[in-house]
Parts: sequence; C-alpha cells; structure tokens
Amino acid sequence: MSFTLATWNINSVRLRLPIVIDFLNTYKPDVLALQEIKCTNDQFPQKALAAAGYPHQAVNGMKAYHGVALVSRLPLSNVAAREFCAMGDARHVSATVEAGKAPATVHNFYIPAGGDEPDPDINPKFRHKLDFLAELRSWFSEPLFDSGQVITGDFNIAPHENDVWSHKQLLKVVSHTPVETDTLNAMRDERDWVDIVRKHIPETERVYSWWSYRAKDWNLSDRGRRLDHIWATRDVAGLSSNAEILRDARGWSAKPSDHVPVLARFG
DNA sequence: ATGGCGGATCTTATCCGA
Repeated sequence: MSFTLATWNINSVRLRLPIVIDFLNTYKPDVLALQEIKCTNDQFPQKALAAAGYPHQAVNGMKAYHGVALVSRLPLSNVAAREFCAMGDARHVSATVEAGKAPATVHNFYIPAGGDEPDPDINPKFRHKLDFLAELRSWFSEPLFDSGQVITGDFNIAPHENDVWSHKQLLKVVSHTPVETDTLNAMRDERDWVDIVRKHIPETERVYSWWSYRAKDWNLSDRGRRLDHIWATRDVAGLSSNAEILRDARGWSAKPSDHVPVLARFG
C-alpha cells in the first residue's frame, strides 16, 4: 500500500472549487477528504474534479449544510455512508482505497461543532456532539476497526494543550473542554488509534488547522486550533512516513476556507 | 478582540459555524 491522503474542511466546495483544483494540481494527494461541502450530491462538482484527475468519488451531501466527500485518483470500493444520532444529516462517508495488495479503508467525518455553551443540559448542540462521540466510540468497538482503517476529517476537537493558542483560555470553550478532549483521547486509546499528525510533529510544537474568520489578522494574532485530524489503526500507522499542515492555505485566496488542508503519506 | 466574519437560503433577513 502506498498513498497520500489529504483532509480539508472546505466550507462550500462550489464557492472554493478553484482553490481545490489548485491544491490538487500542486500537492497531488491520491485521496482528498472534504467536509462542509454544503451542497447536495447533484450539486457536487464531480465533472470538474474528474477532469482534474480525481474521477473516483464518494459523496454524501445535503442541502446547505454539512456534507462530506472523498475524491480519489485511485479506484474506490465499498463506498458507504453512516447516519449518526438519527439526525438525517450528512457527516460520514467511507471507501476502500485500492492502493496495492494492502488496501485501506478511509472514513471521512464531520463531527458536530457543538454550539457555544459547553453544557449538554442547556445546549442541544453540545448534547448532539457528545451523543455523536458516544455513538462513534461504540461503532469503533466492532471488529471492522481492528486493522486497515484510516479515520479523518473535521473532528471539531483540539485535544492537546499545544493544539490551541491558549490552553487555559480555551478550557471552557467548546472544542477544548475537558469532557471533549477526555472523550476523544479515550476513544483513541481504547482502540489504539494513532494520531498521524502527532506521530510526525512532536506535541511540544504548537500546530493549528483552523483560524476564525473574525480575527482582524489571522496570521498575526494566530489564535488557531487543531480541529482536523488523520488517525490510523496501528498497522496502517506503521506505514506513515510524513504528515503536514498547510498553514499557508489560510491565506491562499481572497476568500479562503477557515480550515487548511492536512496531509499524510502512507508507504 | 471567541466573534468582530462568512457560508447557504426560506435573500436585503435568518440560521449556522467554532
């Protein structure tokens, strides 16, 4: 097996199609996982992405919100989408990447953001986020996740102190509260998932994949969070040779996504 | 100075994101 995977919360794939194409032409990942495509399956720019060299696609879209997709240079099989929390929304799509004699299955997730107030008793969005994580954790206990799996996407949680600009100031801010980070860490450890970005970038180094649109100068204030992740089962993780976060992409266009691509090389 | 912006849509107002 040998392939490069990228994940990118694109915040409208139709609006940002030109920078997606530029990214694919420049970095040439074998597989790109997109979140927040914000379109229906019919509206997904499948022809333009096929023409760019990514004819193999798995799309789980919906109107206006959320939506995920995998686009690939390599054939995809076993395409599937799972619904979580009986919400009728589009937050997961998966496919097996035919990358030689040891194929890997990639699961692309858009975990709920969770709203503002980190209290499930008064904030239904935070309740949804915790319920989603519980359902995910339960699913991961299945034998399917013993080996050969990659999970990626916008997890909407920055687990480590150095995954946020200020650990202390974000402890009560949704995405870095202890109930979220403890749950994510427990989910990782009980299934022996490997955080591929942190395998290659030491935890002592601050790294972010998201910066708010509201900052006057995102680069100067640098108040980011590492919300976008690539995890793999131990066997697949053993093959990873590199990971990077494309910080510069936050300034690539006049209208950038608030997230940047995260890439990992396997094999 | 963690929402100050920026998406889509039921568009000139509203809901959503994190």
